[in-house]
Amino acid sequence: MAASGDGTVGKALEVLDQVASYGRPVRFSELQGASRFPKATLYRFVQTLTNQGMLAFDPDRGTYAPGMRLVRLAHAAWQTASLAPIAAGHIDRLSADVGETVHLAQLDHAQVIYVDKRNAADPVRMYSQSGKVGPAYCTGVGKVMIAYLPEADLADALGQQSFHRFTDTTHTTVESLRAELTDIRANGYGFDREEHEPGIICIALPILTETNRALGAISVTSTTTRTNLAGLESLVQRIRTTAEAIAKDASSWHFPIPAR
Amino acid sequence: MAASGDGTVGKALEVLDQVASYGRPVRFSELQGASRFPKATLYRFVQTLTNQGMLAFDPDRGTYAPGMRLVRLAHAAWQTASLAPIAAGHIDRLSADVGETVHLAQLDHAQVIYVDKRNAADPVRMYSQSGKVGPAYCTGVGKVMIAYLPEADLADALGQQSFHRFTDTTHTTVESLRAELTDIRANGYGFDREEHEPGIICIALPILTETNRALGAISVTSTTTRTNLAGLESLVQRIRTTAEAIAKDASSWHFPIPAR
DNA sequence: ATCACAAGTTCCATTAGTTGAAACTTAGTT
DNA sequence: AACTAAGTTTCAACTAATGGAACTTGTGAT
Repeated sequence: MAASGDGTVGKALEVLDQVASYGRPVRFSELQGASRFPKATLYRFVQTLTNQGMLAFDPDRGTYAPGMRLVRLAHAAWQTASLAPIAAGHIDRLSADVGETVHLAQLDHAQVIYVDKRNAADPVRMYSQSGKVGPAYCTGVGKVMIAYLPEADLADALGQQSFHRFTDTTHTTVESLRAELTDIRANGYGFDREEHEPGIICIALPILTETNRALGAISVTSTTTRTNLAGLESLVQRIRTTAEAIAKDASSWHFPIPAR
Repeated sequence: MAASGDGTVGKALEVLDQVASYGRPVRFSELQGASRFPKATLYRFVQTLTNQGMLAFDPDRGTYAPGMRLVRLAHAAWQTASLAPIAAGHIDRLSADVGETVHLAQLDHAQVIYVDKRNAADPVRMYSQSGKVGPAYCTGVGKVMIAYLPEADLADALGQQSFHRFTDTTHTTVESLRAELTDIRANGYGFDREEHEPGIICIALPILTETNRALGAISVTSTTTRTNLAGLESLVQRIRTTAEAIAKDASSWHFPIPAR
């Protein structure tokens, strides 16, 4: 895998990911305890990353956290490499029309990244959702995106899924998931059948290029108390309109297609 | 300086910044033309960064753009290293009370990063603002933050300002800026006197720790058609309440670290 | 088709940067 | 003061980065 076959830079980024994974500021000794790198080596990486603004050191508490330079860089990533700016107007309208929560997602390696969101009910705190990651194997957007991967990349992505059983409809094997992916390719859309959280269902459609590569996906999410799968399925045409509009705008834009 | 005195990792991050700076997907040859690195070296950096998901390569167009991994990492930075989650409720209330646009900003090296925003008038497309950078020498938030830097860091930060003259009130010398910083420390707040954009004024207050380090800053922005500096100054007590509340929450955000 | 030129990719001997065990310094505790 | 854990520096051995040059691929003109 990508994991640090990339020399010094790869190793440093591995450390960066490790710090980010805690979700809170961490001490050097905590990192050291969980790291494959020896003390001095890890220390130098942390120093370098801190110098570079990729990590922030809190001298009062002696802790490290992801740095502000990442926020600056991510802003650039957003504007040039994500579908969010292109899709914004389209998902505004979709959310208003269907009166439900709309998600816009893209794939990063084998993970789902939620790139934008519209919540019909209460005003959204955008920054709390943007960049959030989720599993591909048990989310609507995840499944429709990996369904359109070339076989080599798909096999790779499937190998990286954890198949943790969140509910009793969660896929727990590659085989059952593969079977659903075949259905998704046939229909052009997929569901989340309470696979991640009980009571939460969604319908998702891929945003496809002319060559049928999935640039991303959009989903309409609801609850079992408000509707059911058939109810969501009745929205397919409306959602497809949005997905195709985004795809069209994306192709006329000079939009980079994500690797793997 | 931080500029690639940090070995291979620093150089790779320099390339990453370069790609981000274009604000659009770029070809390898464009990068090469503007880079201090020889072709083969630059090529390897771009390869490595792409492998790592820090850059995304578009095979159809042969272009590179910042990658989605940055968005994932930035989300972590946001939650753990930015004031946004702590400040969210406070700036909601401040914006509602004063009926003007409120900014929350932090320093990254010598630059201002806007971390959150509340716009009273029309709903904001958050992602277009979060992570946006601005100059420190001619913004309210920038000046109040650098005013509280230790002398060594301040000298460093001042050296990095471009002092571009945006309007005729823009500071164009270190001396005039230093004079205002002295005032800011005396008053505990500062203004933007149409220094960045004509007609746009603001009042800014630092968010200070017990040891008088600026964690960030908040500002209330308005226009010369709606109010004036005296009008903004009348809000100082209200804004200070918010700044102090954020500072208090930030300090009580105690991370119980000592891992055994 | 063929050629010419630019863009992109690989090679490999040289050189520079990385490595990590160990020694050392600092901060906190008994 | 004595002890312990956390954090920092050192340096010889070694591994990985470097970049000039050669090579391959893509594009467009004749």
